[in-house]
Amino acid sequence: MKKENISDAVIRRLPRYYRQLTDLYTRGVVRISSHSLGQEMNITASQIRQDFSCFGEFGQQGYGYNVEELRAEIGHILGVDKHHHLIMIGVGNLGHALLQNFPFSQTGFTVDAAFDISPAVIDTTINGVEIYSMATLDSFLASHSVDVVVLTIPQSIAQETADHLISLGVRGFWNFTNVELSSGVEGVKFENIHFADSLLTLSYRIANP
Amino acid sequence: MKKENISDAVIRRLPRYYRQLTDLYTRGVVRISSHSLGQEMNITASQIRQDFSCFGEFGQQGYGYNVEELRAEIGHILGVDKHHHLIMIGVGNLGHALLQNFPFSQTGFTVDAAFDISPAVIDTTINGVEIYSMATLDSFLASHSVDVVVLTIPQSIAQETADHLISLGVRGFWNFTNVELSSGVEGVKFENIHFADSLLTLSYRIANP
DNA sequence: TAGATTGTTAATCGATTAACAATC
DNA sequence: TAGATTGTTAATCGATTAACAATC
Repeated sequence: MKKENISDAVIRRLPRYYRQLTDLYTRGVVRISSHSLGQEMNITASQIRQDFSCFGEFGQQGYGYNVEELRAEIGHILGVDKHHHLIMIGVGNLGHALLQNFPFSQTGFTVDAAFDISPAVIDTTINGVEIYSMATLDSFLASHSVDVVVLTIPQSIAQETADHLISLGVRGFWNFTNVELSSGVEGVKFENIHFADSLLTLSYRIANP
Repeated sequence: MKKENISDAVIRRLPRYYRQLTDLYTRGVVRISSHSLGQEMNITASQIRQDFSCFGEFGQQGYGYNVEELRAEIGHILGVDKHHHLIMIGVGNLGHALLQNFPFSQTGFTVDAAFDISPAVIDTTINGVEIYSMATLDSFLASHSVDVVVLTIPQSIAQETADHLISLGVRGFWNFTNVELSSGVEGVKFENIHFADSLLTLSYRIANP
């Protein structure tokens, strides 16, 4: 058990472990060894044990890991039991799609509100989430604790919107704008979904097989 | 100039270079050194030169890189000038959002068609893209060369759909189903957009600052 | 007990950074 | 020419894999 300096590569594997363990759990699998887990995930058993050992000792010699327990531990590490609060800014097609389909609650997030400038969507509800005018954003943030803001807004206003939100205390951003956001403020985290980068990677791979 | 064994890390940086260079180009910047490019992107100058040198010699000693030229070179490496052909399977909220907003053509892709099972969308058009019945998929693929299929369908049918498409010759998948797809067939490439993994990573980061 | 499998330490591998001769 | 900056080789750093004693 170390706990210091968890590398980015390890962190990025945690959700995959969580996903695989959830799958095993729903399939009724009770225990699994690092070896078989590795086979299913195309990862070495060594790496799995190394990864887990960053956070604690979750297994038992000669037995392996209890699937339900290990899933709970990794969920806990990821913070799915923290009930983080989230709001969305920009309810266009993509924002709408996420509100409609994305399993926020399974991921440990409560969607408290969404905001947009379009009168067509203000005061409507999508999947139980109320959409408010952007004009009410500041007062909303003054009275609610928000852990993560989903940015599904145009590129052109992404950085300024983020800056404003940061000044109001927001520290987590799920950024869909295909723009690299930055902030000098300590503790601000950006997680980017860069669709274009992803597709270009695929373009490269099919062009260079 | 080597060209063999380009690492995944390098490939994943290429779209970022392309994006940054496009930005510089539209801002009218004519030349740039690895040093200043590195400053803008938070990458060392060494790494930039190392990365580029995998593909050729694009710079000039004492001068740096011509922005327009370098952008074209990297675009070429990524295949944006290949005019890849793409179809979408599953036109729900997310598929709709992508058809409406994603700049496929800027990324070098032509969207030839979309397919769905819902009578409500079949025979309609989104952003110039015709939506057909899934029943016509096989004959479409028999007469059209398709490089990439966008999978915006339910998780439950993701793997079987992929398997079927692979048997019909498709080799590139842009997968939005948050499921790990696999294939024993040589040369099949999957590029995944795992929304949930991304948000869980952010969850971890804000829970462990 | 014997077999299995962990957690951890050591060895290897690969990626990033530094240094520098070449040269525009 | 002198200064700047490349492409590349060497050094460093970090991540992955292998090995193994501990132990269930």
